[in-house]
Amino acid sequence: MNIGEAARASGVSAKMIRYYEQSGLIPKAGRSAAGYRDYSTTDVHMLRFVRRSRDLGFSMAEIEELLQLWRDRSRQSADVKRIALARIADLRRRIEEMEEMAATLEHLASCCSGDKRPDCPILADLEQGEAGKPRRSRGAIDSAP
Amino acid sequence: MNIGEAARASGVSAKMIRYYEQSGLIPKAGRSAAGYRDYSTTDVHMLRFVRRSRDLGFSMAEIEELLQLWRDRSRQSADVKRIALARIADLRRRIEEMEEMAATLEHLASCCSGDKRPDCPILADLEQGEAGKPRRSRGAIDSAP
DNA sequence: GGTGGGGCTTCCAACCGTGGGAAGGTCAAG
DNA sequence: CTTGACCTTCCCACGGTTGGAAGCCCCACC
Repeated sequence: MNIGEAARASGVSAKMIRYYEQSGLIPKAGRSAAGYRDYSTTDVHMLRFVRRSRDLGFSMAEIEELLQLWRDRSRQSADVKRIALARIADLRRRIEEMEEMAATLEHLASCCSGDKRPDCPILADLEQGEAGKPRRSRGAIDSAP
Repeated sequence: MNIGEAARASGVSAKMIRYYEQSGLIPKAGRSAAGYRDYSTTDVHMLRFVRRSRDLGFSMAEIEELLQLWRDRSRQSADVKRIALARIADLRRRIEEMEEMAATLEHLASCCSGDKRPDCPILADLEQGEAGKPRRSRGAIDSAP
């Protein structure tokens, strides 16, 4: 099977397949007489495994670990579970931080009454710490285009 | 406050502060007589917000938009609110996606016995198909690059 | 006055993951 | 045989962050 066929069958782009192979995530594929990579259905399986793992947010290092467990007959599901649980903990942590961020933004939004009054209490609060230092001549925001 | 103090106070490295300034994400800091960047507590607040946003996976463009809330006081409250609400909605959507991911992983982990038995449901799901066939011998076919 | 540490600048590099594109060879159908 | 689709390798770009090096300037301290 060509790399293109394997790509279509697995959902991993040919570019990514070559990248995964080159970076050692997946084993080097066999070659045809003309030098074309040749893939078996088992290879497609493995590629699907990789894609699904990536969709679930596993890092390359974690996927490498998972792939080894997948290929290893004497794999222990405890190892797999450990990786999955670590991944879950990471997700939970990030979700919590994003909740905090959203709360901050909501507080900010609630400050802005929505009319044209520009006096936002948060801005006032931020400014009051060091209100009297006019040193900043940042008038022109100078945004580079 | 010079850049080192601002870095320590905000949790953003001095290098990142310069990078943010150079890329236009944050306004150019005022300079002392000797050319040192000078930061106020308001600037430190802004840097902290950038750091949090960055940790939460916001893109630079999004953070730039978020920073408008702080930076541009002459903005109409309606505009501010619109941007904030859009970002909040986006944040909530991401949180939901991540929660789905975590739920999937948790389900798989809960089905995983975590012992030595080789039939791990996590791997089965990642595989999304059947497997078990031995790979074709893929030795060092493609040798030195 | 000297000195150390930190600031200033610019450049160059790397990391992950993905994609685009060029230059050249190969396969399969017409 | 020609043609178009495919393959190969190689380089480059992104976003975001960090590291380092080089060379100069400045501030605080003794």
